[in-house]
Formats: sequence, structure tokens, C-alpha cells
Amino acid sequence: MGLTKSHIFTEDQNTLADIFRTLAHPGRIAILQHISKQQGCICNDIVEEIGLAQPTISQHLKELKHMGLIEGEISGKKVCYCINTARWTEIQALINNFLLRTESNCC
Amino acid sequence: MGLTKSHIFTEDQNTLADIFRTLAHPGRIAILQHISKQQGCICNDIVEEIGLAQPTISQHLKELKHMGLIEGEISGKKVCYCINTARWTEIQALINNFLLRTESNCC
DNA sequence: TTGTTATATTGCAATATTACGATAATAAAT
DNA sequence: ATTTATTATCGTAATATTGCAATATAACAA
Repeated sequence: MGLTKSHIFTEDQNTLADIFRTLAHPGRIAILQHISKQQGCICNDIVEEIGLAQPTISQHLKELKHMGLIEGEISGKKVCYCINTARWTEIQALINNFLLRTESNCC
Repeated sequence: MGLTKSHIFTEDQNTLADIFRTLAHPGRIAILQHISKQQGCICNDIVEEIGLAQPTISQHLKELKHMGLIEGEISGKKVCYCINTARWTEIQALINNFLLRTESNCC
């Protein structure tokens, strides 16, 4: 069918899956790593850096923004993106919690 | 196009994305949590526990096995699945490393 | 053997994702 | 006002994912 049956799972399970889905693309991983490497905020030389077309990058940035992983600040005709550290820490905790809880009680 | 341009990214970026993709489904999250909740290994009442059809669960188990997250041991006509703790720890380290490195150097 | 139970595989329909050309929107520069 | 540069959105083609019915496979039981 191609349609995930979200309603049969818990909110936590769906949230985790959504977070993982947002990170489940090498391009988005690369974007996050590139943004975090810069000292301050960094504008869209991302397109130059990564070998994807501008609309594609824009779409990936939108998804990362939607999950709250990054924030974009308009500065003239450019947009400066940076990691949303508060949200990042939150997501880090959610993922770690899942990984730790799942490992324990195992055979 | 629908085809991820894996070749333009590093091996690490692709590996991470693959790991995240494997975890990017609430059903697979639920399966992992269910398996880990049991004391020993657990056989396929997973289908009963989670509200998906048997072929669907089988397919998800296959993906989890393929990524090395779980292992299946045949015991008669049943198969007992359990978390591959060594691999789990490895993946945990990869994810944590990514999350920690990306957070630093941020604006 | 025949039947039963447990799991895997196949095939297919429906939806989701990825990618990008074309185009729009916005802001600075001339 | 016109041009130029930067980013976002729309539309669309191609591939991927999800889910399940039908079927296959394998092991035990009667």
C-alpha cells in the first residue's frame, strides 16, 4: 500500500520514526554536518558544497526545518541556517533513551 | 527521480543514512522494543502484538536483520529473534558520534 | 502420508520520497 | 525601473517503501 499505519503505534514510536526518517538521507546528513562545521551561521553555499540542485537542497532544508533541527534567519537576500541546539539536544536525548532502553533486558 | 544520489556522499554519510532509514518506521521501532522487553529471545507472537499482517512483519524483520540489528535463531518451526547487542552498541556509537560532532561548532 | 503451524517469498497496488526544470518571490545593486 | 542574485514553490518523472493476499517452504504432529 505504501501508507504507514501510524495509528496502530504509540505517539513515541511515531515521533521516533519521524526523527529517524528526517535523518535518513545522506544529503540531509551532509547538510547538517556542513552547517555545524561553520563557525557562525552559513548561507547557501550549501548548494555549491553538496552536488544537488538548488531546489533539491531547498526541499531538504525545509524538511530539516520542519523537524526543528535547523533554523533559517533571513539576512538580505540570503538565508543563514544554523542548528537549533535546544531541539538538537532534545532529539539527542530521545534517540539515546531509545537506544539505551532497547539494548537493556536483552538476551 | 526518486533515486538517492548516494555516490556524491561519503561512505560514512551513506552508512548513517542507511541506519536511520532502518529505524525510520514505527513498526520496526515497535518490533525492536518488543523483542528487547522479553527476557530471553522471543519468537513470533510479534504478529499478534503488533497490528500488522504476518508478511509485513516478516519483511520488517528482514530489514532489521539485514542491518544487523537483530538475529534470528531457528528453533523447530519457530524462529527466535533477539537484539544483536554487539552490533547495537556499534550503531549506538555511530549515531552518538554523529549527534555529538554535529552539535558542536554551532552558532 | 496428511495435516497443522510458523515463517518466508512473490507479486502487486497504493502511497511516499527524491530530484530537478521552470517559475515565482524577494531583496539588493545599478 | 531594471537587472541580478538568492531562495522558495510548483509540477512532474522516476524510484522507493509499505502493506497484504496468495503462495511457498519447513518442521513437527497425528
